[in-house]
Amino acid sequence: MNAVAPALEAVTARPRLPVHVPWPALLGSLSSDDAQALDALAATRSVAEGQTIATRGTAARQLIALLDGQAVCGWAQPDRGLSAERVVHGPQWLVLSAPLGEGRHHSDVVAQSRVLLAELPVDPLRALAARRPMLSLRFMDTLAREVGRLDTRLHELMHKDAGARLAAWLCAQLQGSSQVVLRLAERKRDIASQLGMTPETLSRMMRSLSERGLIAVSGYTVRVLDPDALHGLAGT
Amino acid sequence: MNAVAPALEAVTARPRLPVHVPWPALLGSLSSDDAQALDALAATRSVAEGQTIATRGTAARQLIALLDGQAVCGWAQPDRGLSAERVVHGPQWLVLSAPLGEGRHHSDVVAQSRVLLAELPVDPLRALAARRPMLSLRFMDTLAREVGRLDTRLHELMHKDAGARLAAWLCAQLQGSSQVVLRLAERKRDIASQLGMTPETLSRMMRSLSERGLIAVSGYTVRVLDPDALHGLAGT
DNA sequence: CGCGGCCTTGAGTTTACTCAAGGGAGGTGG
DNA sequence: CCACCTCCCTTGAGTAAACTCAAGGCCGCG
Repeated sequence: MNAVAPALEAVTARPRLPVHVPWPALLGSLSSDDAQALDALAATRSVAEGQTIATRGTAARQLIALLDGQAVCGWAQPDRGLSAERVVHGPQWLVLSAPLGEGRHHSDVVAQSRVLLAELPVDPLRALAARRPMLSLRFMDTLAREVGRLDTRLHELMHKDAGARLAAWLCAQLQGSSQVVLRLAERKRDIASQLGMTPETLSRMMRSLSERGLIAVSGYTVRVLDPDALHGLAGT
Repeated sequence: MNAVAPALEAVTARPRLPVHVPWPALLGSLSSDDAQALDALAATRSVAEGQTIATRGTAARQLIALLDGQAVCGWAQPDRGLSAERVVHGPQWLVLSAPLGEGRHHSDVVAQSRVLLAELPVDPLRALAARRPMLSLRFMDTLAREVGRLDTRLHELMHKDAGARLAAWLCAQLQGSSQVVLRLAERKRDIASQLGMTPETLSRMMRSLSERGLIAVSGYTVRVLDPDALHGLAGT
């Protein structure tokens, strides 16, 4: 078991930590029966900062949920580091579709802090899902939402310029916290990378927005001064 | 029923045409029981060229499969027409994740030829899937593959330049037909749009590739002369 | 205090876009 | 049968957006 990342075994050892997995946060509301069945299948493990969790193109045999910590999915290039396509904060799925689909990881995944993972081997999970219809439905819904998010990002990348993408991203962040003050939880270079621009361009766009009075930036704190104008700039 | 597009009813009338729906092409291998259950749920209808099939942001209550013809998903802008994000040839899913996820259409969808659709209302489908585990699994797999495709496109759009994207697209087309001669099935402007570039840029890239001897272009026919070099240009 | 990341800023360059004009294929009507 | 129209693709010239490269400043840490 855990054949995916044998090299990590030595480093991170300790399988099946006695940890509570917050399935509702990952899959939506679940019967306690279903949750227990998942618990029985899941193995948790901890991974140190900087360690590789998955490698693009290698076999993906387990679904992986990030329970705690921060990890980044993206593209590792020799001596350019890893450019972030998605930054994940627990609890959230880290690897959901690859084992269910083509069976190969789409991205390189690296821990950005010490993280706690829960892993579900896909074959037993399939067998379980075949017996528990509501569980399959929850996975269907979760996957469908993921498609929606990707569609949106693809759309923005194709049709919006850097300023609009940043504005849209800020608006999206705003929804979550329902406040006007944002604390950026990621390095700016990772934000830039997710938005498909360079750190330099992000920096200039931030400055442009603050010069126009839409936001006020101070380090990793962003205060949104004019949410409506920001929404307008984002192009709905 | 068919409340999604009441305006079309008058035009396209005839619900439940007696048509065979090729479920295996849409969902993978299926028991005949499952296929029959889906048949019982599905309604087919025909839509004329140029008609709107779905509108971004409106309620999505049915899964829609394109059985025959060609349709385009994208973004309709007033007097810029519709810019293609995805061109679909039957048989293939046209609207799969939106009803299962947020319940709103992600894109505008327009028929590019006379098309034949099969529609599955999502609520009865959910009920059916709850009773038929293998069916849910097929939907899970189909959605997971869709996520994989979107991930790939997102990755290419973020990290590859126009030339590499075109090369990658040509390589992908090549897999399907396993030949060296491609017949483009879509307008070049739609290909360009899907690749996130303008028609002018696509034209120049095509010329650049043929000047370098990688392909030979004649109208809508492309002969691939150097598949390896093309693969290299595509960046794996 | 010095060091290493990270962000910022500026200058110069590249890529891809916009705008405008021209040519080919297909369809329609005289 | 030809003239004409329309739609689409192509090509060129100029422009604008974003990237690269290089330098400088800030912050936290040893």
